[in-house]
Amino acid sequence: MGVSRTDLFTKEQNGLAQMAKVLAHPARIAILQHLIKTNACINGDLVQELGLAQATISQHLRELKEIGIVQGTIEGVSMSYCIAPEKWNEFKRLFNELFDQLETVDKKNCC
Amino acid sequence: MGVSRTDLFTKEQNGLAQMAKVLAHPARIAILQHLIKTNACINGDLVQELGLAQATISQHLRELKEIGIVQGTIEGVSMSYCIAPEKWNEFKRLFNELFDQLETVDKKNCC
DNA sequence: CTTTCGTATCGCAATATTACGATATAGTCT
DNA sequence: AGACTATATCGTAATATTGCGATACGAAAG
Repeated sequence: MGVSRTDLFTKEQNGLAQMAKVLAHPARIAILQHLIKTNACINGDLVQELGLAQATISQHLRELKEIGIVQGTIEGVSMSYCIAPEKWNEFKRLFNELFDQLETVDKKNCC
Repeated sequence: MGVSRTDLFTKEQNGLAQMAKVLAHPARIAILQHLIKTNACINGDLVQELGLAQATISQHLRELKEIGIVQGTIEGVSMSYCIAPEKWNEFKRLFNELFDQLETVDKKNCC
């Protein structure tokens, strides 16, 4: 017990939940926003910017990279991380799809 | 050690992360979608619909209610849960705000 | 070749989440 | 009142997440 019953749900539901999970930490939100603002930056910057340890930042970056919303390339000495635009748009599209489900029904006879 | 350092981040970042966390489980996605589809339904329905135990569903509903995206009223014998439209729109707005941050910058000189 | 710098990974401790049986609570029916 | 039904809460086991020091790794500099 304690393990998520992913088998009970649709691929779409599991996928959305997985995406949401990546966004479900303020450090990762902050990392994404910083990447957007400065467009491509190195890990070192982030350690300065956020107050977390280098190991922790690296771990968050790995999670962001694993789901594909962030990509990293070797930039000379250090790493250069940035938003992966296609994946970003996919996130955007899927969340909009979820949030628009209510609009289309648009019932006011709520409790 | 193990506890999220919410103190390091802005109110907005923590808020978004909190919202994402609620969406970060397929059961809760499924519950929201079911609530939208049938507009107001009882807990019992959900136990049939999803394959989870009654206690588990109730727990997920509580989390959804706690953040305010779902509201429940006593409907005769049972409970009637439904989407809280204002909060739903707030979610929608804040996620869009996040996802639109890239668009406005719109740089292609990515790594 | 050794040192240095930037980043990734390991290992662990603290905490959080998930699931569910058991039980409590509250309303309805007979 | 007693039985029944629907939902909430408690307690607990299994697992996942978070944070970080220590350490490994790899590229450039001396």
